[in-house]
Amino acid sequence: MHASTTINNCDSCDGCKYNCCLNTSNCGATNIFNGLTPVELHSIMENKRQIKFRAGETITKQNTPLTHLICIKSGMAKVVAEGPKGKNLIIDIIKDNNIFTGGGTVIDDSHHFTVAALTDIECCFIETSKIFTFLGINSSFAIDLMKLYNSQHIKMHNTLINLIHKYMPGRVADTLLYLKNEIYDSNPYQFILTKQELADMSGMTKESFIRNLKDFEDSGIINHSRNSIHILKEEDLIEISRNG
Amino acid sequence: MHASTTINNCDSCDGCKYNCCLNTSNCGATNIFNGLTPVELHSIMENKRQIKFRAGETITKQNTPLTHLICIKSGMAKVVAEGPKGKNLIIDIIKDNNIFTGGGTVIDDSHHFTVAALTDIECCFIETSKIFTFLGINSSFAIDLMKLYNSQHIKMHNTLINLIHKYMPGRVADTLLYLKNEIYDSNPYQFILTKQELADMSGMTKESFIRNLKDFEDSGIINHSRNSIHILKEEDLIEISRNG
DNA sequence: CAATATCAGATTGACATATATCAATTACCC
DNA sequence: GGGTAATTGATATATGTCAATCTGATATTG
Repeated sequence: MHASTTINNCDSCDGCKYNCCLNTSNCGATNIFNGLTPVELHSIMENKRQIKFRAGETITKQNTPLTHLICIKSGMAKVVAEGPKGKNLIIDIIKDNNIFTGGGTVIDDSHHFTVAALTDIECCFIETSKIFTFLGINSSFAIDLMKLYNSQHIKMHNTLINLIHKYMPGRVADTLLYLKNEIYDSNPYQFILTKQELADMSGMTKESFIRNLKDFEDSGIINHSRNSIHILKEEDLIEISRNG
Repeated sequence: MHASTTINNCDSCDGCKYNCCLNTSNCGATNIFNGLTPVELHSIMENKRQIKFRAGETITKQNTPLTHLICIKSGMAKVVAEGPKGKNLIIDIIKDNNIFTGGGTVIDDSHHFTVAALTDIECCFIETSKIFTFLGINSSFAIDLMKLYNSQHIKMHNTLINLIHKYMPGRVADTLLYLKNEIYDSNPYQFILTKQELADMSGMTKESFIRNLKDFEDSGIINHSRNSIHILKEEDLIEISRNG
């Protein structure tokens, strides 16, 4: 069903089978699997699939049926809203130990984005139908899932609102700060994304993104090279982000 | 606490007390109160407040604490994301029999938008703390609430993505079709919104909105006057919306 | 009751700015 | 050394801004 390179149901070992999903979290929300009883957990996990993708592969494609929830065990992926005429908007980067749900899981069973691997990825596919079974039985599980949806909603919503309300410098500043704070957690940081992808995160063309980077460099706010960014005046960048 | 004109706890009559909220729905999701037992329903509704607002009044203000869920009994309101520098983006219009929740209710207890009355409005304020009480007890209620969140999320998400991906003519087409199909359900339709508000729904200035309207009029796609729109070639408008 | 004043919103035009597009180079990695 | 991504410059397009005028609703006056 999905472009997969390896299917590896490590059935021999319960630890291996559950651990990766039990370690996942997202946006500060509790791990949704914590509220499950051992029996429920086993039922949900027993036929999950552990799948490897190579960098560049599509993990889920926009508008296809949403049948599985995805836990990322290792690697990094981009969440893309594909527009008409080939415009791509990257609305999120997901990493190790993130859970990804479409957002409309309960309602329309349809992927609203394409998720594509940026690095080689190991992840688990868990059937949403299994999950629904326990929503009606275990309400603390239902609440945790609701919290996960809520936090993903808020995060994405803020991203989109920022993209709409801000001019290019503000959007570039947001992208640079997001990478530093949320993804790489260091300064300077090396990134694996292309400038085209950074531009897609900022809702502009790569040429415009590069020109804005250059302006920041000329103002002494950052240093940058092909694949690294050094934020020199973070306060200034935050101010630019704030002013939009 | 909120700018209210009248507080009217019609305590004498249970029908009056519950009916308006029991009739609410949203985006096709089930009414969340249907899954409650009579006792639970009574507990949630017994100290709800029925409040009237006049056209123009602010019902909830962005960034204030989110403590209540709002059911609209009669009237129409706009949901606005306020940006820096006075830019306003109207992301939704809510009407009679709609439930409005912030979206981040479970997580950060904070209003992410301003809601303002477009007409005189009668609505109910229901404490979210009351609602949470029953999430852990009644899982069918929890599922219904999750569905409501999901459908609101998807709707808003599609709106924002459209705003980002499309050029002005596509956005204007979306607004005209949305008003016809979702709000007024007639063609031609009379609207109470100003051109500024229509522009705020389309993510552009009023001047740009008017110029686009005129282009549509010149192409014979619509007729319009001060406060009415007649869509003459709906297929063309849909095509413009689709092409972005 | 008609004539007029008033005011907010609607419209138009000229212009400024933000952003995209296209066509070269140039730099870097295998 | 060949290919992909990065960069730069020149230009086109999309959209916003500002100022002026127009329109229609309501209020005011005689």
